[in-house]
Amino acid sequence: MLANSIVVLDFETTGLSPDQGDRAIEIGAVKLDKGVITDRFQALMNPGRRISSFIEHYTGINNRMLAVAPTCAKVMTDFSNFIGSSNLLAHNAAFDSRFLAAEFSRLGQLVQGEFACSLLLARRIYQDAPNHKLGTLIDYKNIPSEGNFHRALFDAEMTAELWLIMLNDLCERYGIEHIPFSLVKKLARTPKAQVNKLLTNYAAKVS
DNA sequence: TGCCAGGCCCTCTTTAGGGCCTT
Repeated sequence: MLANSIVVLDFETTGLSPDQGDRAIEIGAVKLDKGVITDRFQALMNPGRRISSFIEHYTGINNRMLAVAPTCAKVMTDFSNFIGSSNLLAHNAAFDSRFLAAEFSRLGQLVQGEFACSLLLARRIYQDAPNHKLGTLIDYKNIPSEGNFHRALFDAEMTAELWLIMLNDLCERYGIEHIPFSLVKKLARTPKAQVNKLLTNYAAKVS
């Protein structure tokens, strides 16, 4: 289990690339303390433009909902206070970290916490899974899921549940009680063929 | 007018290409 708090987050956005002008339209997040969800954050935000019909269908978020939502600046300021200096986690963190950095940049802020990625970890430890999409992994691990995928808070909650199960699986597999955040980050950058060796060595060191 | 993401990771690789993930 993790000793320190970690914020698991998920963005819904107008598209795939903040560098191409895409903006966040919803942020959802849960805070994990010692393996337990202790807080939640969810907010729609008005990106100042209409979103495409594709995004409306993909997320279930429509232009009428966003027209009455607070601005990105307001929501992201609140979210900055929520995450503080916590470490961060997302499924395909490369995506969410780009949007978080872009929205924070508009506020003149920098992201403080370090990102871990549940997708990179899942690719290493669940190599038999049909694929490594969030929804597939939730089914693969038989995690109860009543809600709408592609909504930010639900995806963040599911990512958190998946994360805890991955850590638990690793602890059981290697006979260890705790996997520090720094080790998980290192694991996600380790070639698949060396993952077993890294964890075996760690288990021997802490036993 | 034409183009349009980016990072990871595998392989028929490294002087590259393409699938997987995220919206």
